[in-house]
Amino acid sequence: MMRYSQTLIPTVKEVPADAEIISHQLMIRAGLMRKLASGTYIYLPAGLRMLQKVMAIVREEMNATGAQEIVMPVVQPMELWQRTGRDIDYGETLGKFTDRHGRGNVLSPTAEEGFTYLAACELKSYKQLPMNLYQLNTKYRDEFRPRFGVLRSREFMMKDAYSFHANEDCLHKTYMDMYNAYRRVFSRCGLDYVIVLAESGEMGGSGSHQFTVPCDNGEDVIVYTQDNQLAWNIEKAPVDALSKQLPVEVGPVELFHTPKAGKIDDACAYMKVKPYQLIKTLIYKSGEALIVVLVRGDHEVNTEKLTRLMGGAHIEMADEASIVSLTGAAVGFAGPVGLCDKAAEVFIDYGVAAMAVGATGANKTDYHIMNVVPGRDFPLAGPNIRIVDVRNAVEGDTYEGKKLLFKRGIEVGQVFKLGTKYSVKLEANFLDADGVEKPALMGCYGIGINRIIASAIENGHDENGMILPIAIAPWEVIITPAAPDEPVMQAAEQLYKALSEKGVEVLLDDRDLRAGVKFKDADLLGIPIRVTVGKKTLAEGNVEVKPRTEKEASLIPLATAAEAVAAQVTRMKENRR
RNA sequence: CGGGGUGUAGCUCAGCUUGGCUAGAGCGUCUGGUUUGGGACCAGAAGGCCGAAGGUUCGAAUCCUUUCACCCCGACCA
Repeated sequence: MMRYSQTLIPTVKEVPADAEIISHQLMIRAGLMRKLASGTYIYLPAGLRMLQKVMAIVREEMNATGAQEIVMPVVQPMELWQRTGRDIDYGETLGKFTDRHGRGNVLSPTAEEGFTYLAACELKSYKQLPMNLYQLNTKYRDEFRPRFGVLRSREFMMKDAYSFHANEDCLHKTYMDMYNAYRRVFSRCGLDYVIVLAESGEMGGSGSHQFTVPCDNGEDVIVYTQDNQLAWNIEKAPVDALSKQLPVEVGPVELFHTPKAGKIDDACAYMKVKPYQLIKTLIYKSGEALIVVLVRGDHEVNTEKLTRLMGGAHIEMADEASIVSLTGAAVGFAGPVGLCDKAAEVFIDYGVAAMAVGATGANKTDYHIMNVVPGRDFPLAGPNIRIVDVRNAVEGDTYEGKKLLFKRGIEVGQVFKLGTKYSVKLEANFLDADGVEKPALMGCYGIGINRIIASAIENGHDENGMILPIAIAPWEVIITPAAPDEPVMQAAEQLYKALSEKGVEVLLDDRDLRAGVKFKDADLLGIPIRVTVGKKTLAEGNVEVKPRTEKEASLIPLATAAEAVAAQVTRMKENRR
């Protein structure tokens, strides 16, 4: 039971100046939260109720699969992260501090280490497997650039689960259990979502699906085939090899003076060619090894694909000194001619291999070369040379002959098969039935609780405010007495009591304000059902019921209102809208 | 971390170019009154170290230097 006058729901009329996207604006305007600092938010009563509702749904569905809830400390010893190497891999995004004893600590951005540590301590026999543990806990990431309100924040609430298995079949079964539990969670939260194949990235591992809510403000790009049969995160989306261009008669390689044209567009301007006629040469580094990647000038290297080609090794762009020493030229003038045997690995994108002729860097500062024929002027085969798919899909690409389409989305959950990456490093072993000690196979499964709320708002709002699915709305019903009138207030109170007793979550707007203000706030809050008690209608023994999604209210008798509204709430919950 | 922008009342913003009386508006808040079905009206009031520090000047919200915070674009991203 909640009374508006006793609840901190500080709604605001004006759009906050620092809120760019609609979900962020509405979360502030509806009084769900306030910003404490960049990327950190204080959840107020209404916002907290929404979080709690989502968490309750997640808990139910997780428990239903047999997963067990625990809580992991947010502050974890740095030493644990050093053992898996993720203190390095995570880079600056990993929040750290040193305590008074000089011990390094990590603010957990995810919790593979902690859960695997626990497994290493407690896991002994295959008889304990599978084991699936999860937590609902605050995560911290020192994001370079928090933005979009709660969509990319420093601190957020995540459900993370980690499963342990004796064999691949067992892992796959739990993986599918999680996959299906996630479908139920997102459906129950009233989200429209798509499931895409994803890259397991820095997490390491072999398989992954991402649950994404399509939305123009999303940070993820989804690629799907024209027939809607296949979908990927762009990090994963494969492309067909481009067909080989017909050979053309060209003269020998020609040196071209291109002063200061270290950028694609500048070089093109000098040589009067288009970016797609250019061969872009990028130098990456994996440990000490230098890797050369060739893509067409209008294409982008996909670092996830590159990582996979390197067998999951950590890669980064080479530093300036390495590039200069490899190519003998300033950054921006690298080219494949004469470079291929100097690099540890050369990855040539299909798009480049298909070119008949192109222009590229001359490995000489301020010079490019034209009339470069792949296969003639630089090798397309060799012990360190591979022709591969290493770029991002773009408009116009196909996969298996089907056109690829693109849209943006918000990632709300992801499931991964991790393999033994963490269990090996942290020695989470068990004795198998044959008496042999083996590292546990692992899976991990995350859900962004705050993002569920933001994406529900992105996809459910109008000019008056949020339109929330009943499953996650802060209250199911709001009662709005529309006149400061004793009988009106009494009727509202009576209805409030009756509905609450039926287990309906009701907010009674008992504030001494004009009706218009209350209506605006009820709309802003997106409460699915508004019951208005008015002077005139009450005189006839009626109250008004108006779903947030409808324009018009309907009149029902006060005497049976509690039952009717409770029934409507039940119906809406069943319909998930 | 590179590029750009903004910091003035609780919120949204004007004033700054070209330094000069007591620093403004709308919304919100408080008091009194009139109102009461879609963010009412009238009267009154409170509320500011003009982000911070230094400098120039007779005089700084305004010009200069430094610094901090926040926002946007990029890079990065379970």
